[in-house]
Amino acid sequence: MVTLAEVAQHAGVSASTVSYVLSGKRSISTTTRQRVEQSIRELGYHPNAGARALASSRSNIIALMVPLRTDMYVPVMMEIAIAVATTARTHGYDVLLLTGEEGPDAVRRVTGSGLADAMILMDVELDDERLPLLRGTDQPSVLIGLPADTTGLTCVDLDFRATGALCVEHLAMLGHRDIAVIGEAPAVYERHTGFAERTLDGLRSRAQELGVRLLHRPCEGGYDAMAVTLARILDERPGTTGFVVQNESAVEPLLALLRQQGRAVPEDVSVVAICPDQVATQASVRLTSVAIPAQEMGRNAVERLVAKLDGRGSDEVVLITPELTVRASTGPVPA
Amino acid sequence: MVTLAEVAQHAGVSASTVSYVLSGKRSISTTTRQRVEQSIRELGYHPNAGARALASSRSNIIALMVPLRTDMYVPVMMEIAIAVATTARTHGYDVLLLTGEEGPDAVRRVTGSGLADAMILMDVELDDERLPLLRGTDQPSVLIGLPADTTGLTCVDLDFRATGALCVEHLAMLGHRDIAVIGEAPAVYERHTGFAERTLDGLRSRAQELGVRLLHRPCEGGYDAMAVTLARILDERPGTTGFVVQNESAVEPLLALLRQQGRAVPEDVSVVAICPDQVATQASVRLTSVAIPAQEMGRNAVERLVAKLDGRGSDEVVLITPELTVRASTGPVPA
DNA sequence: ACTCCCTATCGAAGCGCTTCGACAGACTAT
DNA sequence: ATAGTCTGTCGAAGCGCTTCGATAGGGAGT
Repeated sequence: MVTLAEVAQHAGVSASTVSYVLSGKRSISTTTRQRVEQSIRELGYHPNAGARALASSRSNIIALMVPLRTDMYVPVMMEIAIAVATTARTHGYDVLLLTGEEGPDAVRRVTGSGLADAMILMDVELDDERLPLLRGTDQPSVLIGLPADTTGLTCVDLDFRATGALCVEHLAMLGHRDIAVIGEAPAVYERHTGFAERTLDGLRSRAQELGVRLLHRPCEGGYDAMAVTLARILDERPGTTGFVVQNESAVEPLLALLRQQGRAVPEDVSVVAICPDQVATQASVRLTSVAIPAQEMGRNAVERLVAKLDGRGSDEVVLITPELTVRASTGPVPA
Repeated sequence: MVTLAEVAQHAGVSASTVSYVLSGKRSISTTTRQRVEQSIRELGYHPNAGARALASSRSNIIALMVPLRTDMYVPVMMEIAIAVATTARTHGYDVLLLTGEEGPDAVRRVTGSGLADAMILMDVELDDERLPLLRGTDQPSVLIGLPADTTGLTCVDLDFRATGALCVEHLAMLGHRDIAVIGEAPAVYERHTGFAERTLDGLRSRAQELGVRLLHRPCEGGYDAMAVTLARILDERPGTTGFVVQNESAVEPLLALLRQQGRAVPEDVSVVAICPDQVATQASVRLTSVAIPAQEMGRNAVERLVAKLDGRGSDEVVLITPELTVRASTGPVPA
C-alpha cells in the first residue's frame, strides 16, 4: 500500500505539501504540483479512506436506507438507488446501502460511528420512528417521501396529493363519473406510508370537488389478487368506467382481465396509471400515466444533501409537480 | 462524540482494556467487563469507524458493484442486493453500493483506498475487464455470475447451462418438437453476459441431443417488441408449440399475445419461464418455471466472502442446481 | 535599504483506535 | 519456600492523513 509519505519522498517534498496538492486548500506552485501529481501517478497512490476519515472527520460517504420489503414498487426503488449512487459519485461521495431491517438502530449506528456524513431515507412512514433521531442529530439528512410532520427535515417527493388530483381531473374531464382506484397492497396503508395515503387524499378530495364517485380498493400485486379486486369493484359499482392504478404490479393483470371480460380500453373503460414511464410505455396498452420521476428524486435528494454538507442549503420540502402524459388508455366515456 | 478514552475514564480502566472488552481478543474479568459495558451504555458510545479502519486496516465494509443498466432483470438485482446487505450485517459488515459506471476504476479505487475489505461483482461479462484487476490484488472478491475463465476467482451463480437444458427436457418430455426461445435483449448478448450465453448453450445442446428444433430470438422487454418477435417466430416456425422465456419483462406480453391469438396455454402451447418464483406465480397463468434464486445467490456470495476474510474458504465456483417447478403453463403437445 | 505582505513550503500535533510487550498478582507445581 | 505459569490490566507506539502555525524567500511600496 502506497502512503502519502512515500509519495512525498518520491516527489522530494513534505507530506503536508502532498496533502495540499490533493485537497487544494492552500496554493501550491505549478512545478511542485506537477511533480507531486507525477509521483502519485507513478506510484499508483490512493489515499487511505480510514486515515482520511479519522483526520478530517469526514468519511465522504452517504448512507442510503432502502426498505427491506422487496415486494413493493421495486423498479422505482432500484432506480432511485442507482440515481443516488451515481449522483453521489459525481460529488465525490460513495453510498452505503442500509436496509430497513435494523430500523432506528441503523441511524444511531451510522451517526454515532461517523461511518457516513449524511443519510438519505426512503420509504418514510407518516409517523416514522426514525424521525426523532434525525431531528436530534446534527448529521444532515434528506427523506425521499413525506412524513406527517416535516419540521426540521428536508424532504424530496413527488407531490402525490396533486398526482391523485390530476388523475381524477383527467378522467372527470373525459366525462367519467364513476372511478375506481386500485391501490397499493393493504400492508402499505396499514403502516401509513406517506405516498399512498397522500395519493388517496388527492384522489378523494378532487373527486368530491368535481362530484365524481370514487371507490378505493387496496390490492396486492398479481393476477389472482387483481381478479378478486376487480370483481368486487364491478359488483359494487357496475357503472365504473375509469380506473386509477397505483400498484405497478396490478397494471398488466388489470389490462388482461378487462380484455378478457370484453371491456375495451379505452373505448369502454379508461385506465390511468401512476408508474414510471417505462412501465407505462411497455404495457400491452400504452398507458396514460403520471410518471414517478425516480431518477430525479434520487438526484435531487443527493444534491440537497451535498448542499447541506457544504453548509449551503436548508431544510425544506421539495414537492415535484406531477405530469400526466396522455397515451392510449384513456378516452371519453362511452355514450 | 464519545470516545474510547472517555469510556475508559468513566469506567476507571485504561483505553486498551475497553478495546479488549469490545473485541474480545484478550480475556477480561467479568467485573471489569460489566463495568465497561455499563459505561458504554450510559455514555452511548459508538466506536469511530475511521479510527478503527486506520488502526486495524479493516473497514468492515463489503463493496457491491451492481450494473448501471436499470433496464434488465431489475427485481432479481434488487433482491440480490438486499440479500447481500442483510446477510453482510449479520456478519458485522456494511455494504458500499457501487454502480458499474466507473467500471474498472471503481475496483482500483476501492482496493487502493481500503474503503472496503472485499467486493462482490454482479453482472459479470464472459471476458470482463475487471477480472485482471481482481486477480492482481489480494483483496477477496466473489462474482455473482460466471466469466469464461474462472481461474483464481470465486463465483456464485445459478447453473444456467443446466437451466437451459432443464427447460428443453421438460418440454421435450411433454412431446414438444419445435421450441422457441424468447431471449434477453440483444444488447445483453452483445456484451457477452455469461448467464444469457450459457443458458442458450444449455438449451441448444440439450435440444440437439433430444432431437428437438430450437429457434432463439433475443427480445427487448415490453408488449410491442414481444409482438414483433412472436410474429417472426410463428412465421418461421408455424409449428412451434413450446416457448422458453428468459426475459422477465417479455413474460406477460407473451401470454397476452398468445391469448389474443386464440392460442390457449397450456392446451395449445406450453410456456416455461426462467424467472423468480414471485413472477411465475403472479403471472396471468401460473407459470412452469425455473426459479432464479436471487436471495440464495446474494447470501451465498456474502458467506463465501466472509469465509475468505476469515482466512477460511478458497477459490471455487458454486453453481446452484436449477429446479423446475411445474405449474399451469405447460402440458402435453396437442394431438 | 527597510519594512510589509504574499506565496509556497515544512514540521509537528493529533484524530480515535488497535495491538504489542510488559508486568503485577494469584496460582500451581515442585 | 521457589520457580514457573496464568490471568487481567496497563502504557505506548503507531496506523495515514489533515491542518495549524511557522518560516523562508521574493516583490512591492516607500
